[in-house]
Amino acid sequence: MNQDNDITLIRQFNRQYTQYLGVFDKEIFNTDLTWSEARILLEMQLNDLETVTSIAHFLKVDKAYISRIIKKFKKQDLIELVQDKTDGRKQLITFTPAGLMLLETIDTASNAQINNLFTDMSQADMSIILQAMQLMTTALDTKEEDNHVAN
Amino acid sequence: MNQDNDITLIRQFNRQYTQYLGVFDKEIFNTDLTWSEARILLEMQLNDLETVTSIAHFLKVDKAYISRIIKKFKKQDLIELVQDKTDGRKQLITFTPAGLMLLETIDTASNAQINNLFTDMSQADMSIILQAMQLMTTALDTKEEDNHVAN
DNA sequence: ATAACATAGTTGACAAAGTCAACTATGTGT
DNA sequence: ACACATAGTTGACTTTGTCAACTATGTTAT
Repeated sequence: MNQDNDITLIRQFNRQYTQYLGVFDKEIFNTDLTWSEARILLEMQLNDLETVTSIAHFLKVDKAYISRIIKKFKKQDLIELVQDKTDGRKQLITFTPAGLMLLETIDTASNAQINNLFTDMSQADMSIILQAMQLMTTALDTKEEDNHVAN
Repeated sequence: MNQDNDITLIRQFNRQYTQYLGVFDKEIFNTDLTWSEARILLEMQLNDLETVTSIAHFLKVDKAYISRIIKKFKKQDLIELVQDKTDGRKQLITFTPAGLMLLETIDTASNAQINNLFTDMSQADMSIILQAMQLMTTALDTKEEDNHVAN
């Protein structure tokens, strides 16, 4: 993979795809959440993130930011906080029924977004795309591991 | 494309890939530009965007924001502004030599980012990924057109 | 020609997304 | 008990935008 054309294609894809996802996210998450908040809720559920610190670490953002958003979620009754019995510094986060319902709404909207993008795609093309995504996801997982080992 | 597994894979890819690109952008653009500024410069060059309005339209952000960033670029001598002779409302933007040099720096960094991600990938896998990106880029172009027709 | 309207860009006020450093409270190792 | 590390909070700040009102210019219809 050294040809200029390939790099140009990849960069074009990167810009276009992130742009598309970004714009769509804004339109789609018309709950009273901002899209970052939706993202945080989603990652919490998908990766069983139960503490401010683990969320901040996972998303590679500052814990101050997460702390404030969690406070907001708490005020909106989307989550509950209980102090960890074995480590009093930790505030374990769990979803309330309202939080879980909101997650389902986000989930449905996200699926619709994907469907919208790929409806016109043929089976054959879809198969190539899915293979590619599988390959890249695996590659990214590996990079992640590398980084963890390195630090 | 209806299986839950496929959607799950796509969504995982979306989250992971945008996350990766986002984090990398922050690390890589260690010019004195913020990453949005780098993005704006890049899109200006790639798409021959010569006015505040066309940049704002292309990137789907507010023109107030672009106006301020262009003002900053001007102060940094990255661009020059000349009033359009045939339409006095327009301020045509052109790059200065300094601006062009900065663009090359960004360009080199971006290419390095791509290379970093794909170095360990086999030729065969790379071929699948490039095919997929080609397909998706085309699909996204089509969606874009659809939107323009619709509006 | 001129009134009515549209478009390009600027500005002020604000909101949203995120960072940094200092702090409190708790836990761990010696 | 002291030193050190970690979890979370808070205040001040920066970055990344948005919105509405404005000026200046251009276009259209009468």
